Amino acid sequence: MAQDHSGIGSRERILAAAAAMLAEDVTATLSVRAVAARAEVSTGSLRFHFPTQRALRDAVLARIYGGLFSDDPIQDRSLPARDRLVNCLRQVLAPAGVGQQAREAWTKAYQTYIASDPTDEVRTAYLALEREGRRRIEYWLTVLADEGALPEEDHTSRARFLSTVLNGLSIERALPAEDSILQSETETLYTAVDCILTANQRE
Amino acid sequence: MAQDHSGIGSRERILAAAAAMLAEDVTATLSVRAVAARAEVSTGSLRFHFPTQRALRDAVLARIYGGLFSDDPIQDRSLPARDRLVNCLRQVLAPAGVGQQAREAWTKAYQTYIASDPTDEVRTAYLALEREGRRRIEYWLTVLADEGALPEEDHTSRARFLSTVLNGLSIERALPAEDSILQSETETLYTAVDCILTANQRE
DNA sequence: ACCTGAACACCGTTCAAGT
DNA sequence: ACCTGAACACCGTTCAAGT
Repeated sequence: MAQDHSGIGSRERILAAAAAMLAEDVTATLSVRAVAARAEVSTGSLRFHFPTQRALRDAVLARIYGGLFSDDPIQDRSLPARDRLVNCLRQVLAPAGVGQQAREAWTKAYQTYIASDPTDEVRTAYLALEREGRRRIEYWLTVLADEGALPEEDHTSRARFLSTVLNGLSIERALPAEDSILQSETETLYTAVDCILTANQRE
Repeated sequence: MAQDHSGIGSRERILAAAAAMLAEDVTATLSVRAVAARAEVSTGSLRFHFPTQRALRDAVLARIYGGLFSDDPIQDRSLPARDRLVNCLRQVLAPAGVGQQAREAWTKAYQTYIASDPTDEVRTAYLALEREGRRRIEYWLTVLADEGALPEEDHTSRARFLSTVLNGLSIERALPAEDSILQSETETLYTAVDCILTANQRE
């Protein structure tokens, strides 16, 4: 007997439950039974809407990364510095998409910049784009530095480091991957960000 | 009743069994029961010698990669841990080449894994390759952990982080760049490695 | 000290059966 | 079409009991 969920579809309940669990704990495992219980549906129902755990994870990923942060997360003083910076980096990563979308994005990048020796024009265009990206990261770092979360020093090398991490995550979205990208990506982002924010402890 | 294994210790049998399983299939999961069965010991015996699956994994990695690279930079005790790890990562990065060579390498990778939806065969082949790479990094981390350079804990997420950094640096070698890549690359590698090695200061 | 194997608490997936 | 929940085949870890 199907339960009455007052009009909200099971699919939606499941996604909401999974998103809530991730919101509470980014390292949450999102097991079939845990999500199903939280959503108050059966495991069978969950499987009906998401034929595999990977499908569920992907759907949740799409929901979280998709336009959730419409305004600049760096300004949200209610969160700790590391969470805000991670949210910003996620926002950069979002357009990369997942699965086929990510592959298509890299197809374009490949054809433009890698397939053939780039013309000077293309080259400088890319360098401008890349610098723009790093500038954005640097801006975030200065905001956090103003709050004392990291040293006031030069942020260029830190920004470049984060940019490289983003490039790595981005290409990994296009390459074949296990179904746990969501978790490992978050973990990696936090590792990178913590690296930056605790750099003042050293030297 | 303990079985007679004609003098070969259980510990050794277990390691041999696990190594054999990895030799046959690098994607092998090395589950408790599978390894124990192969070694013809009980799961309890396996747990006695290797208190956790991670302990087993680490021991197997040490055996496999231990004597494999005689000129392994990780063994060079005359250098500090961070320099050795950076050297190891550099060794991984070296075959990626620079300039046109890097572009050619990524052309191959692109065509194989990204251009079209990879077949299951291609997919698992890549995942095996990737896991192999991460395993190698994990091995280096266990060596350094034995020296107290970083916590004994789980190294999988650390290895994945470093793997992502390497992927980022690798793709950046193929993309247009300023002429100072090699210097900034070194900086990034040290940033990433210091991040790993100082993680024990926190928490 | 070393080893056994049952038991516990999980996991993802499948599927006959219901509405 | 949507949903249920039992069942299956796993997983890692714990532990009383044996030698």
